[in-house]
Amino acid sequence: MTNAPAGRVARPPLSRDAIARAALALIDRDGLAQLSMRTVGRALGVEAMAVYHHFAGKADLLDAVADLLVAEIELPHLEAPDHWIGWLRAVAHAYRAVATRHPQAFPLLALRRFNSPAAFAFLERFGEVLAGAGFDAPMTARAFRLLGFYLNGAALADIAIRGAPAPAGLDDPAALADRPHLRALGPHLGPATLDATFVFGLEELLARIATLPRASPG
Amino acid sequence: MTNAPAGRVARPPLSRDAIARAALALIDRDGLAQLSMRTVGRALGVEAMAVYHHFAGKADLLDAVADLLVAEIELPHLEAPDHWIGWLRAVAHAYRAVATRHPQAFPLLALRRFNSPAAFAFLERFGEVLAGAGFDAPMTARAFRLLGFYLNGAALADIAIRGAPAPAGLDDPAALADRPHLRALGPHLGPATLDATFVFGLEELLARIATLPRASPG
DNA sequence: ACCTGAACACCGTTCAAGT
DNA sequence: ACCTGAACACCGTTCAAGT
Repeated sequence: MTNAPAGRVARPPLSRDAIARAALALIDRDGLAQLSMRTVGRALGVEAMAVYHHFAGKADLLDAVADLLVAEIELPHLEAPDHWIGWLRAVAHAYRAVATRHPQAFPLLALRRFNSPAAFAFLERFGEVLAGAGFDAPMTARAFRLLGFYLNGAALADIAIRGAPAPAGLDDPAALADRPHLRALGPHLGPATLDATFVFGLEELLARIATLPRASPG
Repeated sequence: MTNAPAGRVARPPLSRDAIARAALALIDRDGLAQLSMRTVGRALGVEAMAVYHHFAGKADLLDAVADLLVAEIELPHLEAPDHWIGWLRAVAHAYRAVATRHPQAFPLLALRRFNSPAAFAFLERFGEVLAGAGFDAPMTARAFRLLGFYLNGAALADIAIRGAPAPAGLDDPAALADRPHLRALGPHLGPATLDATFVFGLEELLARIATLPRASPG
């Protein structure tokens, strides 16, 4: 009834993908700081050192986890070649959704250079869509970066603000005495305004990208 | 000739500030991952555990290091009340300069909520300058966040791209076969274009902030 | 009040050994 | 080929003790 030898609990065989997925699940549940080679092994029912047969070390494992996050960005369907702004809008929301689903793991993505296998696939599609809109390579790279700056900054602020308890010092009268502007600003720097501000900034950015020259000068 | 007891090497007395500065220097030199309570103690000539008399733990120490970075943001002089866009521009470049000076420590700042003592002082001045430009509190908070999203995203990309060696996969023919757009994009995603893209995006953002309504609707 | 030193329960990683 | 188990050089933190 089982393909495992008698006396052993059946478990799926180890693989880079299975290990990386287990690590991501642990980070989602317990946080990045709690992840260790030993906890990963424990979750998979093997000794910690078995992981080293599939990854060069912890850094290599975390690279793979970051690549899983990139692969999770849902690439929208391009309705029509001139619908590329709508495509960018959907990509932006899909990217933010990854951060919302994995707030504890997202910094792995935001702090790494975007050059993993899944990132290459993403960039190829991004380049294809913007080429269809008439952009040359330098301007496509610029649009990609401006969007990336915004999305990473917004997602990290989202995570920091939702993750931190009520702004400690803002309840402290001593911090607010002689600080009238801080006192007025405080109520508007909480989590309640994050969604609206994200959409506002994104639409401004998309509108600006839409009017970008398609070819770089020179 | 020394105020230390004979047989002991003179050293400045420990303080929260001295410890945090030593920790920042170690991070700048060896990286965040190498920082430990023991290496901090060693750098200061004390046992590691002496640090616990001034900080509740490592997290508390890293909060203090992040606050040092906030305090390093050079607040420009406001030449005239209507010069506030120039003031924002100078603040943005000062913020980026902190990331450039402390690439290894900067993630501590970007991943934390902006609510340390130095951050409160910064926000008070920010609120004052934008109030002088006619912004109400909700719009000031929105401008602050949009600028923050952009600056953090840009700085982290800067650090990731300058810190990572040549995009590994982009030299690999296998990754580029059947990926014409990636092949075209690659040369424009290196460090050479970072400065120009940062300034371009910042000027676009400042131009948009300049035309923002001063009061939030409702 | 401020610092030391031993101890505890962990880490990442190396290595020799098992199957 | 894949995994185990002991070992090494570290961690953050607690605690009792020194001065």
